[in-house]
Amino acid sequence: MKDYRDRMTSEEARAFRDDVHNIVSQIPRGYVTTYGDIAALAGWPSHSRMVGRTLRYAPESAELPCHRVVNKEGRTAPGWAMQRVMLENEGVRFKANGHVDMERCKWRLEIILKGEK
DNA sequence: TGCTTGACAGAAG
DNA sequence: CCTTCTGCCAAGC
Repeated sequence: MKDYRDRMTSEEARAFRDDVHNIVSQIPRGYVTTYGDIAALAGWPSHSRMVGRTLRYAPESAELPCHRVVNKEGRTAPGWAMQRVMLENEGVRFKANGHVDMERCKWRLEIILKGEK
C-alpha cells in the first residue's frame, strides 16, 4: 500500500483515475461517500483532493454518480447547488445546517459485505 | 523551477 | 456553527 511519501507515476495516476471511477460508479442510490474514503480504497489515503480533481474533470461519457460524493462533514461541493437537489431526489436526508445526514446516508463497505440496510 | 490553487481533512479559536 | 490555519499533493501558470 502506497502512502503520502510516494509520488504517483503517470501509470499509477491512470490506475488511480480508473479506481476512482469504479468506486464511484458503485455507490448505491440514496447513499453518499467521502473523498477521503474513495482515495483510501484506491490505495492512496492522502489523496482525497485528487479524488475531487478527478471527479471535476471526469468526462460526461463516464456517467458517474459523482453527486453522491461529499466531504467528510457531509457538505456538498461548493459552487454546485444542483448536487443537493439531485441527492434529495434520491432520498438522501439533509440536516438543518445544510449538511448530508452522514449517520444515516453514508455508504459503508459493511453495507455491501454484510448486506445490512 | 517556484509559487498558487483547490469538488479535502482536521484542529483550533 | 463558522472562519482560519496547516498539511497534503497534482496541476497550472
